[in-house]
Amino acid sequence: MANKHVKEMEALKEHLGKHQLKLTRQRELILNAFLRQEHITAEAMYHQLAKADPHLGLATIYRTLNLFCDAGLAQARHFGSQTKYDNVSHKGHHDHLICTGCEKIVEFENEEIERLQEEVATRNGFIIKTHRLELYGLCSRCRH
Amino acid sequence: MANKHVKEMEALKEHLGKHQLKLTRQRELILNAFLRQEHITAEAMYHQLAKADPHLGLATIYRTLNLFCDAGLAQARHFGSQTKYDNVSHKGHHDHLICTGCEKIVEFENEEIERLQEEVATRNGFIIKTHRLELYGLCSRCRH
DNA sequence: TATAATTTTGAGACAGCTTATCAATTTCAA
DNA sequence: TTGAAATTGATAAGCTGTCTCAAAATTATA
Repeated sequence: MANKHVKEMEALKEHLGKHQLKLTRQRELILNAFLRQEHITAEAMYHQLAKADPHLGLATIYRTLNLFCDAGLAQARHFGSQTKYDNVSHKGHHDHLICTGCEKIVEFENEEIERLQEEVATRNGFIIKTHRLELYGLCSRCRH
Repeated sequence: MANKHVKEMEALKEHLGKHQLKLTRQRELILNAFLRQEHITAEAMYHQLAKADPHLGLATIYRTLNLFCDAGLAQARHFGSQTKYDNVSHKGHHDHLICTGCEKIVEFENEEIERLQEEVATRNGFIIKTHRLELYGLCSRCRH
């Protein structure tokens, strides 16, 4: 259980080493908690970790999640007014299907859509760096 | 000039009528200003309208733009921490190409992408209500 | 291992954007 | 014209996220 996220831990250590940053108890704690989720907000993580460490500050959570983004382990996504951090350490790019009924989020990837996006960009003289595609609707359960 | 947005005005009036809302001088003023733009923030509109009516409050702008969204005349889009309101009264759905260099926004629509989105949704048991697709990159000018 | 330089943390202040509050004003149906 | 109901303007408050800074933790060095 404690050794489950070795690879990501190594990736984090590598990033820390390259940037004169330090490995702290909090960063380890937050990394392990983060890797157990798919999409989570800083606030949610704050409450979740309150049991493990009641003095862990919200600012530290934000700082650390942003650090994970820099290290390529996480990716921030803005859903409405909230920012959710995705675990992208072990998977490639993906887009989202979001149920407006139960808030469920389904990930997907579609090569063909990606290709068409490139085509549109090229036609307009753009070079894409990133993109975001979110489909909002009702999942099969919420439809009834 | 004053009569240019008759159709949208009618649409607004219809919405107001259906919901026991009233047509005010401010709503007319804001509608006319709004229809002259493609994408605008409440703050920008506030400054823009300060000349026409120095006492027009920012809260009224927000309230009114949200009203336009309810009426189907506008659509709110979150770009980073800002919310931009799009004029969607006279055009169909469209997506965005956004230059991260100069903030330029280019609209586009692509039937094929839309179709593939439906396909993905169906495969996952979803029924799409709305979606958002934003491509971030550099435009031809900013690339040099 | 002890030391010192450097980074990190926690707590709360602060900032940016948006909504809520509420008395005064305006609209509109009768 | 009148009066109930909605709207406005000003500002307080809320929310999310970042900044500040003294105290604590980490890491390189001796």
